[in-house]
Amino acid sequence: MTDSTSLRILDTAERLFADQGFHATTLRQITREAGVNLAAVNYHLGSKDALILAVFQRRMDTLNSERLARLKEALSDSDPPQLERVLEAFIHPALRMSTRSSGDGGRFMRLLMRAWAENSTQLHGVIRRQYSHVMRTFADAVRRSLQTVPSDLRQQLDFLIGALTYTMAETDDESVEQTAESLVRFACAGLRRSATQNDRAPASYGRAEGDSEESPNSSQKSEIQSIETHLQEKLEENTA
Amino acid sequence: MTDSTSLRILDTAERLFADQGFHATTLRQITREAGVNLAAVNYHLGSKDALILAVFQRRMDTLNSERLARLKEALSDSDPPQLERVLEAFIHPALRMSTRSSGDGGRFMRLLMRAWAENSTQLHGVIRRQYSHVMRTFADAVRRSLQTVPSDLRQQLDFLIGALTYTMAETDDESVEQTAESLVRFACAGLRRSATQNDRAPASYGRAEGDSEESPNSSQKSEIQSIETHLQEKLEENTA
DNA sequence: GTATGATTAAAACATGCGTTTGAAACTGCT
DNA sequence: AGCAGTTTCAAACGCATGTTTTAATCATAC
Repeated sequence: MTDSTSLRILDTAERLFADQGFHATTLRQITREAGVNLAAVNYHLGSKDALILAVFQRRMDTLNSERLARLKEALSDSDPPQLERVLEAFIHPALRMSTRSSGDGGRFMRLLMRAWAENSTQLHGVIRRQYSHVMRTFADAVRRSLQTVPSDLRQQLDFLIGALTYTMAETDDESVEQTAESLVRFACAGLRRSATQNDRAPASYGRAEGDSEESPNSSQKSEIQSIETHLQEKLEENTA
Repeated sequence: MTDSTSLRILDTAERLFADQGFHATTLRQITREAGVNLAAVNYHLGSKDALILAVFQRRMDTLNSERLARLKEALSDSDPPQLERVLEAFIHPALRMSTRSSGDGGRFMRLLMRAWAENSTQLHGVIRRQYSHVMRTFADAVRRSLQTVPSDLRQQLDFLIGALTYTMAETDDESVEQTAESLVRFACAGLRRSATQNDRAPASYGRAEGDSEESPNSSQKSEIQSIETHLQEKLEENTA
């Protein structure tokens, strides 16, 4: 695992996958640029598909750990947590991993976008499996921050993920801090606006007459639980 | 052009590209499912790369036309235009084109996401060229709606594009109307929030993605011009 | 020092790709 | 009918891919 050859392959593959895509990157190119033999990939990783999954898993773990660690801080600092802190915990680690100059983890988000675009069942499975835990945890935190239960929170968070992913693929330079701050503000406003508004919105958009609707779909409520213990589990899962 | 063979190829290719990606889709699969001979692609379109571009161009024109048409309506109805109407003009045509059941144009957005993920210089060129006009027009409209000149409007619109693209790739079912409405509300809140709090924006402004390099801060003002005439040009360009 | 197992190296293998070819089939016109 | 131009077809070409194979090299314990 900590083997030098495997590491060189993973690093090189990550870079080339991010820049060119999975299909377009050949094992010959990877091994040539990594300075290892062609057969090394199949020997150490098994196959090209396994290599793709391995490249992925490595960064995913790091990203989730950092997100959950930041979220834990935000939760322990105030109750209910501040929405800005929660979103920041979600956004900042990702943006930091997307910058080219941030060493190891760089380009990872570009890669995530590719992985999502490719319709590989395997890849989607890995992403979903690792993501859903974290997403649920963050969704709970956001609900507590907003002190309401918006019926389409999941969709709102998808908006955030989309904005984040797209932005990350574009952010080459070192304006990460400013970008993160900007996105946090953007998303906070969007979430708060939706929280103070009827879910089944009328045809006109304008007003914000908040009648905090008792949720018709009771499923969301049951998801609310002790966040701290939930979070603790996830942290242990990911740092294991 | 209106040839049956070419059309069948384009339609089938669009579907398969959207579902599997460009590289993963083979000409043999396309021609088999289209019920035409393998050589037909090279005969009618020239090459696989040319086919990809052709598939793309076809929908791009439609999308841009619909967006600009709706924007023109919004602009002629009130001055300054209502922000909700402007964003709706941008979002709704795209979302409608993304649903599987919407006949011809369906799946196009999934395809756009793929095209962006692939790093083809040609493809990026086509998208940028066709997109930047429209983006500039919409950016102007948003500025007029907000009645201010936020320094990082371009970035905010990138947030919107990201949220939209990601959402489109996810929206399989027929909740398009609700999704569009939700996203409009979300983005309006984000944009308005930033517009009333642009003093916190720091000095470093990342380079504006999308078009020719701009001078840092003074350029946005100069971009504001007669939107109606600008829009008219673009409409004629796209429907030609 | 040598035997054993893990790693690397070079070459070949099988397969599938985009493209080309040249003849057949079809079209519309005189 | 007969010809010219266009379109279809089956087959093959050249090439690059992921993978496998077989031998060489290295590391390590006895």
